[in-house]
Amino acid sequence: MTCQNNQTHQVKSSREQHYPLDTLDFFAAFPADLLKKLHDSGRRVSYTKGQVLFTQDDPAEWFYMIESGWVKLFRETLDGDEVILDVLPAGYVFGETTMFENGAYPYGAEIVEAGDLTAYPVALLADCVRGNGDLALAMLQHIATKNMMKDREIEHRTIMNAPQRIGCFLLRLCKVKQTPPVVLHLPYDKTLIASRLGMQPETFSRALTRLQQDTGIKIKGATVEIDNMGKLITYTCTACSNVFPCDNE
Amino acid sequence: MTCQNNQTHQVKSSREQHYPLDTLDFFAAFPADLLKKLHDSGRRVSYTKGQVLFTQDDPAEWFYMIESGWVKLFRETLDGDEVILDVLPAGYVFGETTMFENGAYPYGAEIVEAGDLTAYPVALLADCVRGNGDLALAMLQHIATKNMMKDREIEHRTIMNAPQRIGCFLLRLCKVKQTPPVVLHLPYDKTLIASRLGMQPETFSRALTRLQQDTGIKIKGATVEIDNMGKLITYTCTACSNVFPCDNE
DNA sequence: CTCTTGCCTTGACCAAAATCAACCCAGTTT
DNA sequence: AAACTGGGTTGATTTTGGTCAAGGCAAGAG
Repeated sequence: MTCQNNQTHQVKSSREQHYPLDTLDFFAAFPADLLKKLHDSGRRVSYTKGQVLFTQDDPAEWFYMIESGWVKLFRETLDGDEVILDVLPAGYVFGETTMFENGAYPYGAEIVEAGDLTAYPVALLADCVRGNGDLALAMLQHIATKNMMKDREIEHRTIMNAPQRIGCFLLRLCKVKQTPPVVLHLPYDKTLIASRLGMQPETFSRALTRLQQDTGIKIKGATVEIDNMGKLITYTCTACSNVFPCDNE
Repeated sequence: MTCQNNQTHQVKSSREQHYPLDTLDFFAAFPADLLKKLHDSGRRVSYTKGQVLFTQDDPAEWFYMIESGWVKLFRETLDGDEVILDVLPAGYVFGETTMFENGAYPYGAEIVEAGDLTAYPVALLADCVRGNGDLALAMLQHIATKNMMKDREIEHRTIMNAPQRIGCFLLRLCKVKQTPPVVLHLPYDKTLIASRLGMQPETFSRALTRLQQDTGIKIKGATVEIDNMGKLITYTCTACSNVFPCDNE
């Protein structure tokens, strides 16, 4: 939901790819000198599972690029429940819009699969965006895209039931043009997927069983085999205003 | 969730307020000549309840300013269910970010309480934003704020139960500094509020009864009386990562 | 190789919300 | 005044998901 990468696409600019940030459409709009400056100010650090980078409302000094591993963005209610807003893989950035968010993180961030992150100063990015109209426009495009994703997320959490939300999650793991049978494996713990989809682990487990019965997909451990994409799509996307492939990735 | 107005605040700029758009922080950043041009291109039209302005994925030629009445933004799933993203009062705009959303509306819009809207061409706004860095920055601020609202909306729809969502809705109707007893009345039909909060009308009705029992608020028709704000706040905001007043308005 | 641990599943039960149906009630219409 | 209408409530029931408790299973530790 946050920052779209394009690892599978060509970098838009004609410039050769030199920096990790280059893999992002947004940073492809950067002139070479600014990108170098930004890159040089980055600090790459390895993290282990469970480490908390920051919590909601912390003053936002850094934004992060995920080099490897997985990061969850979450909120915690006063009575201790957690809501996961998104779980991000390598190639995504987060915290990059905090200069427009009162300088504080609107969510907490925690490493859910060990990996490396590079931290860049928000202030530097803010200077770049404020000083360069093209960058501001690129960022507008970037945030507007995130916005549409969030609209979709609101829709999902409002009308899709548990099996459908799982089906939608699986479909978004599929590359757009794959011929059946599609085999994929779950990218992180089922408990985490459950929370990402706004349900309890037990509900996830049962809903997954239900999804197998109803759509003929096969699940063994973390491996999923989809023989009949159409059946899965019909089952899940009828409860959504968009239909697969819903231009996610 | 969409466009924050500041009818209750002073317009930020030193310029006298001449145009409806002036009431918005975002448009306060406009230089006088551009604002006049935009204003001159607007078309004000009266609408009756139930009129549909556009539906999701329609090409977006206009954005709208609500002069009076109420407008709902919604999506419709393939099997005919409706999800309301937001219901907006006078002073708000919508469709103003479509130049960054593939030129199409990411939601439908329907008049839910009769009133006047002024339509302005998206292309003109797009030109302004592309040609003026300050406007781009103002729009970034504007979109980022909408983004945070959507994060909150996701949180609400994920962990709050029905009475709490209603409590939250009521609290957001309260001006920040009101001394009890606070009396307010529901701004539009209960059925619509129910849908806005992602629940059925029957559930809304029962949850409202429940909310009265649990927090001591009194409801007669569309009139709500809150004697004990603290009790209502405790009841609803414990299921949220923010606490009233959660800097909404 | 056994023990522990974390993750996942399953069962029994409960709570919340949706559904279906009937009815109420105030404001219009006829 | 009687009938109609739309919005709202209420009751009965079903469905869905949450909760609590127990157990399974595989990977890693000792």
